[in-house]
Parts: sequence; structure tokens; C-alpha cells
Amino acid sequence: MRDRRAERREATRVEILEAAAALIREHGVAGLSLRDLGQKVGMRAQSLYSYFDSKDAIYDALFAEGAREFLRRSQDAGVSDDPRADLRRATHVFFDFCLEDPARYQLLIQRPIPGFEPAPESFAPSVESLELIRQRLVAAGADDDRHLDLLTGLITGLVDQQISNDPGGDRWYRLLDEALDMYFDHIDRIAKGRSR
Amino acid sequence: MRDRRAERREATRVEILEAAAALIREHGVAGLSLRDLGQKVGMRAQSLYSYFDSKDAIYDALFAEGAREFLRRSQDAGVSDDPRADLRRATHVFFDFCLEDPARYQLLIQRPIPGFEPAPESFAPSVESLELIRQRLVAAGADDDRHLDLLTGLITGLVDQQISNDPGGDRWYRLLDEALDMYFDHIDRIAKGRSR
DNA sequence: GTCTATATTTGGATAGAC
DNA sequence: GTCTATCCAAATATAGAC
Repeated sequence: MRDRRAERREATRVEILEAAAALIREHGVAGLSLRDLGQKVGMRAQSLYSYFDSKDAIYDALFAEGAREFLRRSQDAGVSDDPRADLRRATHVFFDFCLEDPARYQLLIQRPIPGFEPAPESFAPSVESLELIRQRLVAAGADDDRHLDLLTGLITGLVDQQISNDPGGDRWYRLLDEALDMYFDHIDRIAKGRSR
Repeated sequence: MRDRRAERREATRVEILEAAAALIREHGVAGLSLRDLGQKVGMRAQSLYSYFDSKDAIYDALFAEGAREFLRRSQDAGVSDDPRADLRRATHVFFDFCLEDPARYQLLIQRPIPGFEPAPESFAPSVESLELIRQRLVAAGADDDRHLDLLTGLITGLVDQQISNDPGGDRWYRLLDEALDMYFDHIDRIAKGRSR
């Protein structure tokens, strides 16, 4: 038999998380307050404690949801017989994911909430996503961890500048493909140097 | 005649700003409270209002100080007859400046304080610093604004990853020179393509 | 210029009635 | 599960005495 009570409870949890995400988009990650959140879903702040143990538990649930969503999209990006095209697609997925919700990006990537650390289970999908990138990078001809770090630095730098200095625009977004050309040329040159 | 009273006042202002910087290093930019700050300099929080109009005025003074300090160091880095060496040195100056005080980096570059925007006068040195970089970049053979944006994205990305994911270490710092090699090779290739 | 006193707001969280 | 009532803490800021 269906547990209608549990279904209702889960639906309310989801509703709370969606409202929290909306408030965070509006007021920033650190600007979330339980009072506002309660008001948004039509209950007192105290009643939220029936659904989440604490404010950090809400942040954690949002983090987990975001990390899972990004992993899902990364997996959906798929693998073809052209590793560089795959990698290129993966970076676009990352870029789009970050730009479509800068507040979520802040929570997932920059984590500027004093005292908040995601639980290991919530963090796990992020690790898996990075591992996906690593595998694609190896397939694309770079087996050095330095090159993975260089790539993550390059891409997050463009994302960061885009969000900080041209929100809503594409001043850095449109540099992404050129940056990847630059990056691929570089790892090719390294590989050539080695083989000589 | 010397204005001993004004000197004293200025000395106290400096003392307050130094204490604020120390507290920010300890508790993060958003974690600064006037109570703690007052305690640190031996006065009540309310008395700070004799020196600064508001908390944001303190942030603004810290921002201005940091921006001036970075401009000073950028200018001190000097100009030689080797533009690329100059540019390389300038990026190292930036990297060192950011790493030596990540909280200041947060305040100056990421500005995650809700509601705080630096005054135009405080921001001016930052604009001038970027202009210095632009001139060095032009001298180094890249006259396209896209290339300035690509460079700022690349460098801030490495800084960001270093601070976020390996605080106190050098995992991304040691990629800086390789990243610059990659970047210079790239702008050379573009220039070659143009001249053909 | 610094203090005491206080206003005001806001926040997270708990207890207990219903 | 939701509410009222409440607590407690922390924060920024103002008024006025000294």
C-alpha cells in the first residue's frame, strides 16, 4: 500500500527546497533566513524543523541536489569516439550549469557559508563528476594530474570572471572554445616534446 | 604647527583597520563584527562610530587600502625591455598578493558582502592596475581585449582553485609559469595566423 | 572621544498546546 | 505537523551623560 503520509511529507520537503533555492537566487547564499523561507511556503519558521534538523541541513540538501544534477548532466553528455569533442561538450555543460544559477554555483563551488561543510554523501557526486572529467581528459591525451588541474583552473576562471564581472552577458563565455583550443594545443605540444 | 590631535586620530583609524584586517583573516570577510573589532582595539563597538560612519565604511577603507597596495606593487614590478618577462612578473605579483591574504582577495576580487559596493574613489586603483596589465599585454604582443579577458580568466582561475582547494599549498601556484607558456604560445599562434 | 544605556532588528532554535 | 509563545544571542546603530 502507498504511504500517503510519507509522500506528502516528501512533497513538502521538495517544496521547501525549491523555495530555498529561489530565495538564494534572490538574496545570495548567505542571505537565506528561515523566517523568509517559512513565509514563502506558508508556515512559521519553527515548523520547518519538522522537515529539516537545522539550517545547515537545508544547505546540505541543496548541495546534494545540485551535485547530483550536475553529475546527471555530465553523464548525459555522453562519450563518443572523439574524446576532445566529448571534453569540449563537458566543459560547456559545466559552464551552462554554473551560469544558469550563479547562486547554486556559489554554494557548490565556492562554498562561502561560514561553518557549512557538505556531508560526505552529499559531496560524493562532485567527486564522481571530477573523475568523469579526468577520464575524458585521459582519453583526450593528457594523463598528467597537472593537466587536469590546469584545465579546472582555466574553466572555473572563465566562469568566475563571467559571473563576477559580466553577469548575464557572454564576455567570457564566448572565450571558452578559444581557451580550449589553447589548452589542447598546449597538451599536444607537451606530448610531442616527450616523444622526441 | 603639527596637529597632534589629527595625528592621534589618524593613528587610531589605522589601528582599527589593522585590527579589522586581522579579524577578517581569522573569521572571513562576512564574519567581521563591530563588537569583536571594538574589543580588539580596546573600546566599545559604539565608539568606533567616532572613526567610521558605518561598518561598510570600514569595508570600504579596507578595500581602498588593498587596491592601493596592489597598484603600488604592480608599479614597483617595473618595466624592462622584455615585455613578456614583465607580464610574467606582474602575474606573479598578483598571485603572491592574493595568496598572502586570501580574505583580502575575497574582499577585493570576489566581493561577497551583501550590500557592500566600494566607492568609486576606492575602486579607482583597481582600474588603474588592470590598465597597467593591459599596457604590458599590448607591449607583449596582444592588442585584443579578448586576450586580456582570457588572461584574467586564466590567472584568477588558478588563484581561485589554489585558495579554495589547496589553501596553504602550491598545487595550482606551480602551474602558473606553464599556464603563461601556454598563453604566450597561443597569442603567438594567433599573431602568426593574422600575418599570413 | 568614550562611555552607558538603549533601540531595533534579525537570526536560529526549543517547549508545549492543540 | 503546525501553531503560539518564548528564549537567547548577536548584530548595527543612536542618544546623551561625562
